[in-house]
Amino acid sequence: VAEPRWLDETEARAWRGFLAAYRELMAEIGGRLMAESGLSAAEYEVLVPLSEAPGDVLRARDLAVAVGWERSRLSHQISRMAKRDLVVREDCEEDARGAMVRLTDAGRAAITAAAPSHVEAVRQYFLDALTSEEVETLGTAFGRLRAALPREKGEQGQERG
Amino acid sequence: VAEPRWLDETEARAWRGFLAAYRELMAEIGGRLMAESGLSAAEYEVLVPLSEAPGDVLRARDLAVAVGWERSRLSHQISRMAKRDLVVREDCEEDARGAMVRLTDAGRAAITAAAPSHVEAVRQYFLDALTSEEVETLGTAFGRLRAALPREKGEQGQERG
DNA sequence: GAAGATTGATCATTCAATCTTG
DNA sequence: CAAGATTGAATGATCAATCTTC
Repeated sequence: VAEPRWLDETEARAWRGFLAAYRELMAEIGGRLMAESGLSAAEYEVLVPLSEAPGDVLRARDLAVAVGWERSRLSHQISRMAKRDLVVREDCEEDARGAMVRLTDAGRAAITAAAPSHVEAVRQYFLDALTSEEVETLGTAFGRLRAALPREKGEQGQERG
Repeated sequence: VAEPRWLDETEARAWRGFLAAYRELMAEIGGRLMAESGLSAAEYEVLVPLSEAPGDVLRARDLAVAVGWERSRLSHQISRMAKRDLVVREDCEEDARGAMVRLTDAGRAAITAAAPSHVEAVRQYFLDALTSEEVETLGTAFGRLRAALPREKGEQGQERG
């Protein structure tokens, strides 16, 4: 192979800064979430799409897509959250293979209690540190970047090298 | 408490895009790294600062800072990597409490073999998806954001609420 | 046979001690 | 007693079956 093109200073700053910013933000915001609401970041992530879903119910398959996880991880997570009474599993009417995940009253209460201070933390550590131009740019850039990523399933159009 | 200021569409797009971009990028780039080099993302992260250190050695404490991990996590990781012969532990001359972590020849070979295609993947999925203005902006914005985060240790200047 | 989902084993990370030295 | 580091237990995530239904 030919000598690779290493990252220059600006490129390295963007890439390493992105990785470090994620790590440090999650530590700060996730720690705050746990301290103030008793919810882990994973629990919060699951509760959000459920609380936004019509009827407070989603199919496990769709919930997995919403949070961007694999089926297996979601299943384990749901089991733990069901034990904590945040969600319940139900049968799926339309498709007997499927499983529905429903927000409980306790789950609704938990996300309702957690959301304000969590949003506040996202403002304080993420949005308030950025200019409005930067917020705009991040949305645009990450949207384009994600659209360019190869789809993980059922795609044959990916060339190597 | 007063009604919180929820995120508007642009703000939510930036925040959720940031989270999703990290998740999807790590899945793609990390999976590629493992497939092509047999190294996990964590192993790669540890090997980089070691390979850049003078003499291929770092104190565990400094290595922990370099990768942004807690001591405990690094210690477990080093144990696993020592078992794979990528690094070795050594005594610290200056301070008998300390431990040194040294890159082995096999570790040097592993990072040397892995780096080119990894950098290529970072280019393909991250840098090439962004304009040069966006790369510049990301570096600046994340740098400022990280500087504004509360330091985790030995700081008393943090107010609550 | 493929999609949806779950389970158990393995591996990784976190958390609370513990130990040694400064 | 604080700093540096390690350990073991508990929690969380990944991977390879497995099971059921389409």
